[in-house]
Amino acid sequence: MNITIKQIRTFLAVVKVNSFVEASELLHLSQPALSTAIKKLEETVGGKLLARSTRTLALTPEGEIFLPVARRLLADFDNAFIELHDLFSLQHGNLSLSAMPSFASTHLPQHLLSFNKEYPAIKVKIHDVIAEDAVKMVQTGKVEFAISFDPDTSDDLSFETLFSDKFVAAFSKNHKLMKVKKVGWQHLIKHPFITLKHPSSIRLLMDNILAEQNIFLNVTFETNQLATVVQMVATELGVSVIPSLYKQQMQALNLEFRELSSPVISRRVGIITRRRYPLSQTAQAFIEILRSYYQ
Amino acid sequence: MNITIKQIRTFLAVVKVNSFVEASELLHLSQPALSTAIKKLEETVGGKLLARSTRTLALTPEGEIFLPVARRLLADFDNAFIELHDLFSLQHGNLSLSAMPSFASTHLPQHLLSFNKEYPAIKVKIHDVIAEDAVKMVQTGKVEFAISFDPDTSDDLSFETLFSDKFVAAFSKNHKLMKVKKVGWQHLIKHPFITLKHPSSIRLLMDNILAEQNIFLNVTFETNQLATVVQMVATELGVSVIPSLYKQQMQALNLEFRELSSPVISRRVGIITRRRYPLSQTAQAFIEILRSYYQ
DNA sequence: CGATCTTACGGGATTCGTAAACATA
DNA sequence: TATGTTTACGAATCCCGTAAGATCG
Repeated sequence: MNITIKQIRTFLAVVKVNSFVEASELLHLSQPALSTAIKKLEETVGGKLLARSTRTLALTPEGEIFLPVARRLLADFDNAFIELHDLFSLQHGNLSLSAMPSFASTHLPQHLLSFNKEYPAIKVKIHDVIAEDAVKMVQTGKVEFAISFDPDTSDDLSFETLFSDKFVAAFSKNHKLMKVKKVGWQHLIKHPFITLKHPSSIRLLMDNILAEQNIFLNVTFETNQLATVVQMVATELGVSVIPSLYKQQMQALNLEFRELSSPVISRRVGIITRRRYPLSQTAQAFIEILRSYYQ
Repeated sequence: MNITIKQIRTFLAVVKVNSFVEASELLHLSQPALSTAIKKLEETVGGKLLARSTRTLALTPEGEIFLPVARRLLADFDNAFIELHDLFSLQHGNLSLSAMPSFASTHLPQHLLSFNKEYPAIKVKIHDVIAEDAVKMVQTGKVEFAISFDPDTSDDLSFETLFSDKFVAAFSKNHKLMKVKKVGWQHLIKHPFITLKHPSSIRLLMDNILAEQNIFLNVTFETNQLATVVQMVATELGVSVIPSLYKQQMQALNLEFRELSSPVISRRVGIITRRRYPLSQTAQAFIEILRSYYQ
């Protein structure tokens, strides 16, 4: 017992035009081939569906009963496969991703624009949450991938670097440091320092690197979001060290930013995905846009 | 683009056991054959449904979306064909037939018993209506066939004789005619005659034959149903001529019935079907029971 | 007799199984 | 290295098309 979609299609075509000859033309099939196809179908279902003589063609009562069922089956079938095909060809679908705020509020919008231009029918959900949560959403399968700092080697996650982000010193254009030509850590420790609270990964990274070098900051203000830090620096509460991702935002707020060295603090920004879980074509298409942008 | 049911079955089997090797055993297929089948399916739908390496096997997001759809499609498909198969093998179904009252209330019940014994799952609707309506129901497709008197050659109907029914004289066991050894028409015309109203086909047939022989009955009571005639004869309102189909009923009412000759009135009882309209397997099975009974 | 479906049969495509190669944990 | 999937290739099967045959109106 093996019935094919083609057989159903054949049956429906014959019923539609009420003729084997015409149906065979419709299906681009020789008439005898169609004849045997119908015969085979009837054999597998156990009885005649079409009563035919040389001059008459009619549905049997059983064929009459089967007809609407066959129509529905075929329609369902075609629908399902057209939808699946559309899904693969990115003609519709959904994409969920998470991104740390520093990326979501800076680089991400332009990538979304590129993606939407190329695949206008795909709906995108962006979860702009703190880096730790962005990673968690990948681990729990809430999103297909995240864009964030390297979460360090994890058993169930993999990371692909997009670019490396250097941290730069930031202060108001009214600040005394404006007079300093080459701003270093030794200058920054002398001023009230604004930074993120523990257990932010950025704060942790910074603390660790500076501790190795015996540099101790005068941390006066602590907050949750880098965007807040930037605003606080603009309000001249103190100085800070900010990922250069915020360059544009800092320029808009009329902040001064300077490259730092010895030690250079930088962190790789990239795509975090779940190991052993394949990405959807949609996610791959998005990631491809990111890759080609950052080379 | 040609997807087969087999491919869907293959896909679902792989998902079910989460292994190509096990799935191939389940499907009685070599593992490479299964591999290529999945590959072909993926090619036609335009992307991967299963992400597989030598040690891991997982659904792609698209496969995950397709999985419930595939399950439903296959279930619908199998259901439809099992039902159709059952219909052909007479394991369920409906049958509608019409029968003239003289047959419906006499012979039919025992045939229904035989049919129900052999095909207990089939529901039967019996339309016991006057012969003219029984025939009309075939013409309009309300029933597949009728059991009635020969409606004479009709363009759109065909008739198959089951048996010939002779009309017999009927009267009460208290009637004077009991003394007559061989009852003939010449005796009947002397008594009040009970018969059917026009335009009953039986009445018409009788009138025509008797007119040819210049026999004129003393029609005193006219009614619609033969069953009523029989009862009226039993109440000693008069005599009548009744199809011998009613023999048993007449015996139960303690009526006397005698064969008549010159002229003999008889009419063929048989199966009336619609020309150019095939019968269902169910109807054919029923008719076969009738045929074998009446040879 | 003519239009239409069925049967017969040879050729071609598809699918299958075996064996070997390949890949990953 | 061992397990499991893919590739390669010859064989069987299935399906198609042409041609001839059968049948009904």
